[in-house]
Amino acid sequence: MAKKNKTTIKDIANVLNISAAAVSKALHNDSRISEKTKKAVRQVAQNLNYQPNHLASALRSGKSKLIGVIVPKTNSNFFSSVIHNIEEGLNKEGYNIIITQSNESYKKECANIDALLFTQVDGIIASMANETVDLVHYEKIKAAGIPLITFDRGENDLNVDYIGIDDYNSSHIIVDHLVEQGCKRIAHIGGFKRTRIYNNRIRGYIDALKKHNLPLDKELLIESNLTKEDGRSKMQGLLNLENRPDAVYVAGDYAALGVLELLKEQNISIPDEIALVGFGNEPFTDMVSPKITSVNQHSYEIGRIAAKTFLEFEDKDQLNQTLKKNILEAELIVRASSRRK
Amino acid sequence: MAKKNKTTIKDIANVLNISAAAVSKALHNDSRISEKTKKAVRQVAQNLNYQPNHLASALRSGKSKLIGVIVPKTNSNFFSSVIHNIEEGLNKEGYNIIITQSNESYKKECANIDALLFTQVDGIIASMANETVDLVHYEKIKAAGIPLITFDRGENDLNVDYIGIDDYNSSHIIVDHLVEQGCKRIAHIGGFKRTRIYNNRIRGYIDALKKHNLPLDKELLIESNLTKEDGRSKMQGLLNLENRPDAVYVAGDYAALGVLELLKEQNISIPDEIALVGFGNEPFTDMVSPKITSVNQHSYEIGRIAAKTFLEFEDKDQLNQTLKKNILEAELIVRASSRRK
DNA sequence: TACTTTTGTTTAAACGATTAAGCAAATATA
DNA sequence: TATATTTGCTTAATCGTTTAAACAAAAGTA
Repeated sequence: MAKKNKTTIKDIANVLNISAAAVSKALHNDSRISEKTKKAVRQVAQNLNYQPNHLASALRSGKSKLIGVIVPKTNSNFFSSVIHNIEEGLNKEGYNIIITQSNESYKKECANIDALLFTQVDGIIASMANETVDLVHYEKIKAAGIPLITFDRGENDLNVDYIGIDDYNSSHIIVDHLVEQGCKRIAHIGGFKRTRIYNNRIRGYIDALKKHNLPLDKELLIESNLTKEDGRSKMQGLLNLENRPDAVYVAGDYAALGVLELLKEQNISIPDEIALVGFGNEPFTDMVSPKITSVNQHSYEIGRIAAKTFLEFEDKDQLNQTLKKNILEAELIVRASSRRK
Repeated sequence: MAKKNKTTIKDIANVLNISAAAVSKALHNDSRISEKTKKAVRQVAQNLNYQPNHLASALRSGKSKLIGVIVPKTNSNFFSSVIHNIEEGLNKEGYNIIITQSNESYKKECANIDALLFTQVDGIIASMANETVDLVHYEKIKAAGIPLITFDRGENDLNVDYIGIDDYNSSHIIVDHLVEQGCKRIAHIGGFKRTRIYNNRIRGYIDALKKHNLPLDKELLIESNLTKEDGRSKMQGLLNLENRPDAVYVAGDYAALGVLELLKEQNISIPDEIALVGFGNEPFTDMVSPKITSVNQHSYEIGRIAAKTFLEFEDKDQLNQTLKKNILEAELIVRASSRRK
């Protein structure tokens, strides 16, 4: 079998002895084409199994109807759910999405952006890698004149739309909850300070302690890459303190899992000796024992709003992006790991 | 800021007072273009920040350099890892991939195929949804004249390349292991019989029992959709039997997790009362307690081979797809949930 | 010197669809 | 009846790139 040569509007035109332009218009339901011709064209198109050549129309119109999505990783429930909802919002309007993962690597993120721009995507929706500090590659997107929308992990300096939960306030909700459970020495294993969302969680943690008149103990505030392994080792550090914490708020569920494992191995009772709160509401928080209290990040809403935000840009013919933040209220899912009462 | 008008080869040609064709050839390092001109063109291209218009070259050459990937879901470690390795193999050759997820839905899978064909992908690498039984939508891909490569969940009837592990033999390895641990009544919570891989696992289970002279008890062979919830409920069914099993081999890790939870809730000791084996080696199998014995599906190799298989087709100008199976040996990762000795 | 080959470029067509402009025929209006 | 408008189509240009064919100039060969 030789590689297929597909039917084009020209083929349809030949069959009906009309011009290709007429076929194109008929297929687009142009008012200046007679019903009779339209019907005939549609019939022949179906018979010949005509599939429009997207590259040609994209070239002509300057719109590829493709949206690039960049996430740190797809094998997290949060990101895969956001993607799903972005897709749903955009498919309806005839857009398809190209998913790429940075694997938390700055270099891969640059490569992804290059690849997406090369593919002539009409816009990019991105959440930044942990490694990412400088933004020149993101500036490329703005220079290309297509909309850039960030979510979860963004940067104010980019001056583009951002959708995410209120990380600062999330910390307040968590600390409020732990205080209510009777905790007095609350540790925080946080993410990298330079990443905006983790920085906000840290600030929230500090301010919430203040609010409750709890002293801020520098020993209890720890920076981590939030992997499971690092969660373990940072928790071990906390256990080595003379004055151990009675609660740990971990800024990521994977790290919280490492903490859980270590505490169980050392027969430290959760939540009575040490209460535990994670972040992200990954499915496994509900699978381990005890189940881990965590924060729901509203992946559904984030995906939906990201898609909507992009579509709003497409309606305008001026691209004038500014910093617009769409902050959602996070929801604390209280489970056994922190429920003392 | 108005939407950007990008530099084209024409712009470069104008600057240098040569033809666009010469620019194109210079950029492609054509032997008939002088070194002097090439150098000048490259310089100007850089100065003007020239980015080739992929749509135009794709239209002209008939190759989009885009590969579609269809997976049931991305939030499984197996699929996300396969995708990662497909990407790695194809990026090297200048291809980008479009990831789509079917969410195990037949309808979504059809929509995905339509979208990918519409986008003029040069090939499709797919793993089928659980719901999928008929194959007309996959025949569309073959009709479009582009290569189709299947992995993990394929169908012989499609007569295309397939890459996956040896499911039949995996069951043998698992049953061998359980027998060696002293288990005598081994239950199997399997997937849907109509899905090839699950069917193979069931056949392997039956034949392995025979090999060890163990009777096949119909009550111990159960069909499931392999979600965590269904794992629980099917396990409850097994516990209700007069003559309970002393081992359960579950064809999916999520369902195995449900089983684990239920057994723990009912204070049934694992592995002494009931040994447990899962399938897929999802990260959480190593996170729960006791850790779940599972099967590593070699996502790395599967992705790598899938990419390689596609690239081989691109070298030929005849597309002559036949059923070619690339079967990998699975690896059993023995953990606490089945280690009695 | 006269011819052939090589080199370096240009011209023009093509990929498939879209669309502004043009035009003839049919219909409506005065 | 004469003119204006509407209808239904065609022509031709266009999107940005690639590439076969053409061609002039330079270099090589006899």
